[in-house]
Amino acid sequence: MAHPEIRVFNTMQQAKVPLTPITPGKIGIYVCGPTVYSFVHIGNARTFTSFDTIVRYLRFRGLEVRYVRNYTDVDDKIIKAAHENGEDPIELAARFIREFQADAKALHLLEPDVSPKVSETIPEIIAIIEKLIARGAAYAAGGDVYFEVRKYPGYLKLSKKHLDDLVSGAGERELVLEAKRDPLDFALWKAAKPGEPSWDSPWGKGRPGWHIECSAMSAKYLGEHFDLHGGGLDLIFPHHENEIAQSEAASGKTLCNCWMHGGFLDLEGAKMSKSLGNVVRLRDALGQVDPEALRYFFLTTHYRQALSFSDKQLADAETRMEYFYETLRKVDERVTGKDFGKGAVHGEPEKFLRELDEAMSDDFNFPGALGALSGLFNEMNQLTDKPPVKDKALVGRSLVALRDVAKKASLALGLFEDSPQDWLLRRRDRQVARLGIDVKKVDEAINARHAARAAKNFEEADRIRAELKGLRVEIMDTPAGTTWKVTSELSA
RNA sequence: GGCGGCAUAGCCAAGUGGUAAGGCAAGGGUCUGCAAAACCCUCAUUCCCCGGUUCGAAUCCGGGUGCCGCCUCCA
Repeated sequence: MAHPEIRVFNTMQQAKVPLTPITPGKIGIYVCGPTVYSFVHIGNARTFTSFDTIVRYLRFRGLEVRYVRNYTDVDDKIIKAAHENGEDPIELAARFIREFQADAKALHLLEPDVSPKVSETIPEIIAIIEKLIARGAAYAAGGDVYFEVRKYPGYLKLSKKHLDDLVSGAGERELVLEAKRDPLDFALWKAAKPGEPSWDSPWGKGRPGWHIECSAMSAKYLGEHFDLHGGGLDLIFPHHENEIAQSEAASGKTLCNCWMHGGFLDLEGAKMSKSLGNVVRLRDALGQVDPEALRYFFLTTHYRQALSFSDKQLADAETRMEYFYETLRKVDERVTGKDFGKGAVHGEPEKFLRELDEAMSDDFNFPGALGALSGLFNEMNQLTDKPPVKDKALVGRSLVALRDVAKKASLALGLFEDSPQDWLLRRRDRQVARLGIDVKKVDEAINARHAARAAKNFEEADRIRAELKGLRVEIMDTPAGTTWKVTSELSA
């Protein structure tokens, strides 16, 4: 299958550019991971899901992707949080790394190929800082080391800001630090204070500043020049700007070919952030909604666009996932263990994959890809319920082909990773638990209704149906017997 | 103040010059003893407003209005 060219929006150029791997067939991507001082929130989850999907799609395209996502486990906020509850900072960080991994697993995020930690990259960090000092880009001052912003000509090329605006716009910010030559210079290395984690260095005991760790870790695992670098919008300045300055001043090379930034997840119209306190933890969300429904919800909006967290849209997402899984279940039932022989198939199953591919190749158009899924699943349902052709073998072959396409789409998007049966039952269990439905009573009622129907007592059968409906239980008579589901909470 | 983004149906959301994808909701129909599910049909002469360019604009240009973000820790 001939694929369309992949084009990616590059923040540096503020335009979509063709993705041309530095090494043909391979992609190195670095995504700024969490600072592990507490549980991640659903805004973090959205960004990580976006890049997770991007990595999956690139692999779907046959590219060999090396995916690096770090843990920032040495940081002011970690130290502060640790002091507040009398915990060792490194241990607190390790604890929240484990929590993050549990959340990531629950959300079906891919394990990155490398997940480096700052605490395990100290020698490399020191080496870069030494190099920067040797090159005259940085200077040591009383146990601290600072990057000298005005000596690096490319500073602010990513964020399109201007040095003088930064100074005048600084407001109440404490820009002036005696040791700095310029208020805008930023710390590469901070002299140790009592009670802080610290490491020996040529400048005495201390720890890395924010930013430098990413320069060191990306260079260590992807080299000094790699393909893609991702993170949330808010990292453009200062984090990525400073990363570029450090890395490029040290190596003399372009850090990465393309800078990608994910949009925010808003909560009631306002940006969600830990510092504002208006956060929904990923863990709590996962307790309420199916992980793939959450993922589907994330994918309903383009990754660079703002997304508003909404219960209504989340419920829609789950409804939609139910449709997908119900369809897959039906198709599996029809097709599993059967041989339909070889030959032609109805329609053009690959068309939907091509549509998905076209959408995703154009700067990872998630909603466009979801649109392709609609056609695919509609076709599957048509063939199972209202086949437009009589030839049963032909229908069977077509369903197999469509299911194959769905599997490939699943690989590219990270959806439908469960078995349909499991997913549907798990969803029902979750709803049953939430609503406190008595499953035994439901079964008894269904049996009673069955008896009434057998006796053609439809009045009684309908009464039972209505009674269950009042409990948000919907009865479904199928050729295979009577099953039931919980009705949607919003439409109930 | 500097920089950037967004405004498309009741709701969500693609689409960046060629005559408005998709989803949810809603209404009608097929199927069903009745339902559910599924399928079919309907649902924006119009894309925040005002000008302009063009044979042609939701898409480009100019000017407004509104919302949001970054410039300070933040995905």
